[in-house]
Amino acid sequence: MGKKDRDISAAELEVVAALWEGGPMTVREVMNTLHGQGREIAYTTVLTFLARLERKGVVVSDKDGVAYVYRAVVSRDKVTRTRVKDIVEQVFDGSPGPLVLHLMKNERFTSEELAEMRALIERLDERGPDR
Amino acid sequence: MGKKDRDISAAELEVVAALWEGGPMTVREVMNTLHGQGREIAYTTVLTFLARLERKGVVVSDKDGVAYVYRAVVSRDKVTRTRVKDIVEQVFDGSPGPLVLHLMKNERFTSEELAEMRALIERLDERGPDR
DNA sequence: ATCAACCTACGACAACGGTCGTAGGTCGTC
DNA sequence: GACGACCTACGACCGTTGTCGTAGGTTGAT
Repeated sequence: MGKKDRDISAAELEVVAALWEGGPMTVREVMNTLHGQGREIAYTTVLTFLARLERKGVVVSDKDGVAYVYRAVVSRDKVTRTRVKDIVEQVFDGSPGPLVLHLMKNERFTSEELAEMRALIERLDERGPDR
Repeated sequence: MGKKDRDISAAELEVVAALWEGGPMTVREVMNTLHGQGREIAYTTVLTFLARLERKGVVVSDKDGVAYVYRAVVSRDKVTRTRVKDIVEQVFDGSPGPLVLHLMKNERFTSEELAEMRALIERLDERGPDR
């Protein structure tokens, strides 16, 4: 294994995200979830994505009566980490510091988020920059 | 205009990054730059990417004697912002706060970076969370 | 029995992405 | 004036992505 979850495409990600959110679901349920999010997509398209995701080892399916129920087996957090790592590689030359600074300079945060950031910085500071 | 720079592919990004780094260059110079980074790539492949980037409006070329010199016309910062925005949409549901927290929890930073973060948080705090 | 409503399987297809090869010019040097 | 070293133009190829359509099986209700 290694870069198995890296090649989840954008559209496939929407599908597996529905499973992360709503738990194991049939094709139709996934489709309805996406429709509820304003995402127009045909039944068979969802089916195709789920099949491809299964081939990639991202989801598994169990037959329940007539239909298959799909379940994510790769965690959202794992995929998130891979995605973030990729972008850090691509546009920040591999070091995450500049990305954090970039975000702080360009984005807005709630005071709760700011408080948490401050707390995290304190802890990181105590522990020291390395290791 | 709008999402013009969004569709720079990963491999194309390497090429335009060479131009951001080293300034205007010929195809051969770009190729040599990439080779210097350990990136094996054929001359014509670089040529293809530059042609595609030009079609996308990311670079322009001027004939200088025998060869064309390519120059980036979309700034690194612009592309960076778009990329970051995309990933925030895709895996953090559109809000940048969780991404910052994610990075702080999962990554290491130099003390310079930490200092700058602290300074930025102070300023954001004073200004308040909203615009 | 038959009909509508489901379900899966399979395949199609166009656009994009990554990668070159080849053909055909130009130009400095022997 | 032929050769090697460049340069561009053009097109090819194969895998992936996004998007379905159609064919064919099950099943509950009429």
